[in-house]
Amino acid sequence: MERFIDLISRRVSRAFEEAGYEPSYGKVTVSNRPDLCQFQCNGAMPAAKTYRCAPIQIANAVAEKLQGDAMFKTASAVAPGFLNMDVSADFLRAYVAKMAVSEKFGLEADPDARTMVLDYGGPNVAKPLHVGHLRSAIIGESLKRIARCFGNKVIGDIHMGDWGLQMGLIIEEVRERQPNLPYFDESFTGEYPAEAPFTISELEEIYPTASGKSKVDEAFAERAHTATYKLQTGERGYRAIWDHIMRLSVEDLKKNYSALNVDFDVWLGESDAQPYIPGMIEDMKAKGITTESEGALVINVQEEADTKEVPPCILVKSDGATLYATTDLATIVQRMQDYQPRKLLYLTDKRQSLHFEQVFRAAKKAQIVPEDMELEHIGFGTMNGKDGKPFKTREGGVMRLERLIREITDYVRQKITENQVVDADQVDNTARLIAMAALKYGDLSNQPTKDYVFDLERFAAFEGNTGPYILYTIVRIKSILTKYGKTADPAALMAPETREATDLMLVMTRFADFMWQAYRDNAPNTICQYIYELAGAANKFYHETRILAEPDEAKKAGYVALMDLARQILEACIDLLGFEAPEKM
RNA sequence: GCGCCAGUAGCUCAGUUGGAUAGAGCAACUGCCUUCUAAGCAGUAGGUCAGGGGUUCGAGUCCCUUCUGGCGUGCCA
Repeated sequence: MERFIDLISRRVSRAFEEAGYEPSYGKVTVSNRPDLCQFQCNGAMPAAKTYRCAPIQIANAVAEKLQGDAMFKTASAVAPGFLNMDVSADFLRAYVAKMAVSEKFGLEADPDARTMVLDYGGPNVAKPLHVGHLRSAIIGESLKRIARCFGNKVIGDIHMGDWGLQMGLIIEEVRERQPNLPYFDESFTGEYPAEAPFTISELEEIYPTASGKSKVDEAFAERAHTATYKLQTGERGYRAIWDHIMRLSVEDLKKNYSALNVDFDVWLGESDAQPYIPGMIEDMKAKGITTESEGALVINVQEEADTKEVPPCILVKSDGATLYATTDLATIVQRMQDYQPRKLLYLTDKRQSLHFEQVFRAAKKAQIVPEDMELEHIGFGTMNGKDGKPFKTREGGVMRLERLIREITDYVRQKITENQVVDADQVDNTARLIAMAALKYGDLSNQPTKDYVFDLERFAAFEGNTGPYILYTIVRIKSILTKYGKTADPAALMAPETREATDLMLVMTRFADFMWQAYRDNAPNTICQYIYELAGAANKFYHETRILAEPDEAKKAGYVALMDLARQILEACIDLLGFEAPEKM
């Protein structure tokens, strides 16, 4: 359905035309002076330049053409040339009532919707998830849901780090601890055990130990490199260990991401791209775009227009090994082959932006993707502690994700236990839902590209611009609906009679504007901004209106319908952000 | 050195793409519960939008410049 602001703009543009001016000056925006009017058009001012006359003269002429139109309650020209408008209550009611019965509240799909691969998550296997993985998961999940909401076919790929030197390190460390395992016996030809020789928690300890050892023990590091090489060239026993690591890690990762309500469509990793590498490099060589430089095989991606020096994209290191650019390019080959996407979207730390710039250029140069392929890297900022430095535990270590979630959940559980509103058997589930809202809203309400300060007490605070505040608004409305006893009927919506009802409806009409902005700019924070406004308007209405005590049944039904629509929009929005509301809190 | 990003209230952040008086939340202070969840609502106070110059009817927003901070800058990911 056509957006509310566009309906008004179209009408005002026509008025410009009727008054003898270019209709393009008729663009209307939400007023930035709500004390004066609901909507404004500034077009008379630039028009005055073109037509060489006073802006107020144009504004007056246009306002004249709008008099008596059922769309407006008032439309007046104000010095120096603003056109101020309030819409009529009936027009507003009609629009909101239509939203209430339309799918997605009348939000239209992107006419250019397409298949895209969204690369997010990016955990390393055999390493616990930590706070650094949080943003990619949370933002990525939200972007995926937003893009789907606009009709895109989105394939979310976790793209695990499962192929680097880390695997060789683990294998060597396991060998040192249990040298007699059959995996290390080259003469062994039988079946390897089905059970892994380690648990996931042992694995999480093995890697850092091995990593630390490799820095002080050169011989060990050398053996790890060899093990990595052997794994990558198909050594049977090492491959079996790798399978164990993968099985345990993926199981553990699924549990953790599931707790975050983050869901990937495909669980591929760097290892899955390896088969594509030899052919890809041969093809690049055949195309003549590779060069030897300082012993490495590279693609020069410098362009004439560059104001900076862009280093070449390294495909094969001087020691013969491939590296992350190679894997990322091979992954593109795989994705093009398997999904034929028209867009590839990567969500990683912003410090990798140069890397992706190189990879994207190389991919186009090598014709792995067509020239018009959309390749986009969204680099997000760092999550910092209150001291403004990257978030650490109190002891100075890296904060594990599980622990972070547990701390927030415990904090929330304690508060709801004190409040005693929630039934005892619902406390755990409610605490989990509120904790998720606190965590995700706290993250998503910031612009993705910026660093932000993580402050548990602020995010989980039950007041202010927080996830719990949004949930509380929804819960209050649910409570009214339950007490009302009947289903809310959108047909009962009335023309607003009060300032609070009018404002609430006006916020509702802006739903599509914010959604489009969030979609276009990859900015879930826009949705946060919207629901904060919507929740505020709903709470004001709630506060000023005696809903269930209203003696006039028609009015009561109208109030309930309005509240219910607010609830529906809020719940649709938080679903796009990746969390949900409890029944009570 | 070069490049990218940022600098807005004591703190954490918005600012609808150049419009009227720069907005929220927290912290501080003041009101509002015998009435639908006070995790709420209303209000007070708090600003040289880092500094300077420019573009124009009009700049937090665009251009130039200085300062400060973060990050990146070929064989880690």
